[in-house]
Amino acid sequence: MGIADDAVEIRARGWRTLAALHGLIDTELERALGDAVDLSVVEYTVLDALSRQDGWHMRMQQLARAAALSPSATTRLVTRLEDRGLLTRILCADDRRGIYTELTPAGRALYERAHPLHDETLERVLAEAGGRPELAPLAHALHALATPSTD
Amino acid sequence: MGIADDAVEIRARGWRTLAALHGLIDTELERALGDAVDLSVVEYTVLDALSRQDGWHMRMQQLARAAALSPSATTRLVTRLEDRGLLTRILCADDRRGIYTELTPAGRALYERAHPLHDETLERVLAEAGGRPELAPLAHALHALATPSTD
DNA sequence: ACACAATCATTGCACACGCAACTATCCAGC
DNA sequence: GCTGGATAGTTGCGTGTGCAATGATTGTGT
Repeated sequence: MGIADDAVEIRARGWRTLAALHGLIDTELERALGDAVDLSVVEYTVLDALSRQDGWHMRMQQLARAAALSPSATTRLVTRLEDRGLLTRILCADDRRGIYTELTPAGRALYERAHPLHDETLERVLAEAGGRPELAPLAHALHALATPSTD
Repeated sequence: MGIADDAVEIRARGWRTLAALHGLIDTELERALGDAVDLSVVEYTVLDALSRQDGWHMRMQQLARAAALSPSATTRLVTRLEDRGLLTRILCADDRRGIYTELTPAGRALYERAHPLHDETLERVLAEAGGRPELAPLAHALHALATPSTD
């Protein structure tokens, strides 16, 4: 029952809180995006990452990192989105192993439609989390994380 | 580009950070617990939740909430652990719809073995996350979350 | 007492995931 | 220029998950 034990318990509690908040947000986003634009959260994450490059390419591996996915899952995810006409595979000339992906106009249009819904849902769920005693501290901490413009 | 837009962007960034840290911790825990005691993270979560009740029962729904799982997934998860002899189903007398679950001695023993490994891994991964600029703020924020003894 | 809605847990089904094995391409050494 | 090792991406396979439908039990209104 020493200080070290307290640190362990604090870490464990923090992890449980993190997992709970993540699960709550993820579930709500999944439902909202699924209902409105038939997109899962990872699919939206890929579109978001691609749009943030503003028309520029991304390798499969970068996508895998951005979506926290395995290479195989990334392949199939890109295939799904490609089959829906939301992005295109582009074989790169200088390294013919690598494959670049790029948003199509349809993909960008769908993203523009999903983006505000995503943000609204996020705001709503975070507000809801702020009302639960177990989640509130972490939910509030998110607002104060990295605000590079306020230093 | 007003204040409201900034708030939206901060929330989105916070959510990405949260998801990234969650994914990192989850993956590492999955690997560590899987290798050592052949337990997934959700399986460990259930054992942990049950052990925290210290010998007392838990309904399926409580387990589902604790593990952030759907009822169907909870059923199969409990079945898996029951087949391994780690917990037992107990039909409750006063409400014969409800089913209680309880750790067996083997389940408690395995949990005692997994617990320190879980904590060590969590400490290691959080330290690693503290070294990544994108994750560091959230990783540090976890330590300061709910420390009821330090007010 | 009886029918009807509500609740708890379970099963059918389709799907997304990770791991391991595989192919294709690039690069280093000789 | 060719061979061997490393890297990028894809496929086979088994498994865990959520949703919708189902069975079992409780509570409620009349």
